[in-house]
Amino acid sequence: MGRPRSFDETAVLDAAAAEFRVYGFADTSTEQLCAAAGVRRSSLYNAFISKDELFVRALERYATVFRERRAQVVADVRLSGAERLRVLMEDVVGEECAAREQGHAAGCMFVQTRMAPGLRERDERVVRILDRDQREFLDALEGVIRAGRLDGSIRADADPHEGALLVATVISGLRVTAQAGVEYGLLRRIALNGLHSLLG
Amino acid sequence: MGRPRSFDETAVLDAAAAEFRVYGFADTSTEQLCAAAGVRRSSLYNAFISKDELFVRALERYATVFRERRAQVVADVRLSGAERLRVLMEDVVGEECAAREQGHAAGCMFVQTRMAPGLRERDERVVRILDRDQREFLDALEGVIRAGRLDGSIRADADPHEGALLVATVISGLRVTAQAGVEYGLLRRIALNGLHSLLG
DNA sequence: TGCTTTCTGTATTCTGGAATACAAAATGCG
DNA sequence: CGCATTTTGTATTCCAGAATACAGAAAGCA
Repeated sequence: MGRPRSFDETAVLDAAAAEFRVYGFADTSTEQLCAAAGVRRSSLYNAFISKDELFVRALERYATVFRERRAQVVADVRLSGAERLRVLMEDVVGEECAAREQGHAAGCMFVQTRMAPGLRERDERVVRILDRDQREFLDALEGVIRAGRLDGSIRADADPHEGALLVATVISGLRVTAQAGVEYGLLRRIALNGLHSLLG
Repeated sequence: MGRPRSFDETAVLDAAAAEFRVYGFADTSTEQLCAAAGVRRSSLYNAFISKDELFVRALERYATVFRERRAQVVADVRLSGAERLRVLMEDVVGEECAAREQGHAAGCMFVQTRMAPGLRERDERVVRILDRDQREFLDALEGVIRAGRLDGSIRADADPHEGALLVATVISGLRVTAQAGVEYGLLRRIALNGLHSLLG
C-alpha cells in the first residue's frame, strides 16, 4: 500500500494551531509552519491542500481540544458550580502566564479569528466553527451556573444566560490584558472579581 | 511656497485608523487606504513614507482621540465615580453596536495590535504607544475609582489598581464578545455585571 | 522483486500587493 | 509671470511568500 505517513496528522494540526494562535494567519509563513511541525513543505502541501485549508483544519482541531478540556471541568460533579467556574478561569490565566514565561504570548485562535473580518470571509467554515464553539461553550457555562444556583455556590438571582456571556467576556478580556504583562496573582484576582456578580 | 496640501492630514489618519482597526494591518491594502481617505497613492506615499509609517502615525492619532474622549468623562466632576465608569462602558458598548448596524464590527486598534506580535516587533514605537496609552488609561481609571470611594458610589474595599485593571479587561472582553452579534441591551448588562465587584 | 505511495531536497513559477517613477496638470505665492 | 510644490494618472518595478514541479530515496506490502 505504499510508504505510510511518517508524521501524525493531528500533531501537525496542533503545531500549526500553536503558530496561528500566536502570530495570526497573515503573519504565519508556510515555512514557519513546516519548521514548527517538523515536516517538509512538499509533505505539508501533499497532506493539506493549501495554507487556507490547513488553517481551517487547525482551527477545527483547536476547537475540539478546547471543547474536551472544558468538558472535563464542566462535567466534574465533585466540584460545586462556583468552583468549576473558578477552575475554568484558572486554566485561562495559567495558560497565558505559562506562555509568557516562554517569551511569547499565548494568544487565542478564537479571539484572533473573531477580530479578523478578512479571515471570516475567506471561508464560511470558519464562521461555522466559531459560532458552533461559542454556542457550545455558552451552553456548558449555563449548565454550570444552573448547577451552582442549585448547590448554593452561585447567587440565586444570577441569570444563567447572562452569566455565561459574562464569563466568556471576562475570559476574552483576560487574554488581551495578559499581553500587557500583568503578573499571575493579579491576573487571577481580576478574573475572580469579574465574576463577582455570580459568586457574590 | 508651492501648491498646498489639498487634504487634511489628520483626516487621512482618522480614515486609515478606521480601516486598520477593522481589518488589521496585514489585511488592509494600500489602495483600500487610498479609497477610504480619498487620496491618490502618490499623495499618500508623499505625505507618509510607507504603509508601516502610516500605521504608526494612525495608531498615534487613534490613541490621542481616545485619550481625549476618555478625559472628558473622567474629568466630569458632575458625575459620581460609579457614574463615570458606567458612562465609559456605555461608550464602548454604544460604539460596538453602532458599528454593527453598519455591517462591520468596530474592532479596536489596541486589541488588534496587542494580539499581533509581528506588528509589535516591526516598530518599537508601536510598543511605546501601546504601553503609554495603557498606563494612562489605568491611571485615569484609578483616579475615578478613588473618587468613587470618596463619594460613596464605589465600594470602600475596592482596590483602585486592581479595579482599574478589571475595567480595562472587561472593556477588551466586550470588544471581542460584540463581534458575536450580542444585542445592545444584553451587552450593556454584561458590562455592568462585570463591574459588580466595584459597584456593589 | 516489483508496485505504490510518501518522503527529501531543491529549484522554479506565480501572484498579490507594496513601493517607485514620471509626465503633465493644478495651485498658490512673491 | 515664474518658481516651487503638490496633485493626478498610469505604468513599472520589486518582493515576500504561496504554491508547484520533479527527481530520486525510503518504506511498506504482495
